[in-house]
Amino acid sequence: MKKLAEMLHKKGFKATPQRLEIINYLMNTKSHPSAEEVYKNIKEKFPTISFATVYNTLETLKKSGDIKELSIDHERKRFDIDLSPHDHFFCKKCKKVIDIYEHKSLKKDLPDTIEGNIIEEISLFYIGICESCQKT
Amino acid sequence: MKKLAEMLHKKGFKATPQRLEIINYLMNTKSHPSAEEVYKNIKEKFPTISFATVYNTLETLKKSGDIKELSIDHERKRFDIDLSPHDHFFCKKCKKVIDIYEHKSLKKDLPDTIEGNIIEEISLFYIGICESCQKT
DNA sequence: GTGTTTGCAAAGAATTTGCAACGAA
DNA sequence: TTCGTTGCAAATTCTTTGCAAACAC
Repeated sequence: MKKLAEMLHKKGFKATPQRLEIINYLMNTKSHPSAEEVYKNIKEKFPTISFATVYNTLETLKKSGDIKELSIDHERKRFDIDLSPHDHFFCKKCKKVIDIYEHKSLKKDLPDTIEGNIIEEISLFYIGICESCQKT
Repeated sequence: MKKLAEMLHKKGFKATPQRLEIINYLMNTKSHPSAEEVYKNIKEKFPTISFATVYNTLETLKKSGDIKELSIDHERKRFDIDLSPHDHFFCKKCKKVIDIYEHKSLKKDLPDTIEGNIIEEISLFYIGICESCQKT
């Protein structure tokens, strides 16, 4: 936990307990939570936390490049603190987001540009029905 | 335009002038417009059209599978009536969405499932700075 | 004529903002 | 002490809904 504080300091951010808790939560979940999910979880330890703080923190982390915003769930923004190269599977039914580390060809021989447009990143989502939803 | 009406009738929808105009607009733009963009454009011919009608129509077309909702623009939903297999480039700066028909390996040897999850579709976005934004 | 669709206005959901009080450094 | 951050409440933005009137068929 001390490392986290240092990391924040380096970037010029204050290591408030709320922030540390949000980051800690993000690092320990695979759910790719929405702001509301983060809020609900942090509220257990910090009953007075507000949405503003959650949104502020998520926005701050997004700008500093420490989390990524996923654009797959049409209803709400979802976040991922796992920056290692990976893709996602999105279940239409339960809205679950599953990490896919199996890297197919695509990202390996990625060109720098496509039709003159500079590629900075790639977003790849597999969409369908997840394993557990198939059973129900 | 007659074909459009027939197509709608086949699906059990009424071919209202508003609908025809919305579909016509979608078929003649490459901008992958948001609901608001559609609304503004249709309003020129139908000054009394409401957002409700635009959203209703887009929702109807989405459910019937005649348009696709793009999940790349974090701010708002965007729509594409081009159902041919293609990908998109999203410009971070001007928010433009550009069609990419150049098919890389990925979608060709697509498995039916990945880690037990049934894949129904794939969403692939190239994200970066478009050609015209590079110049400014 | 019948049932769908429109258009208005109001409601709802997600996110953002203003600002005073607080607290990390 | 200082300036970034919090928390509240209000505001904003995008989207949806209820319902009466209008209209496609």
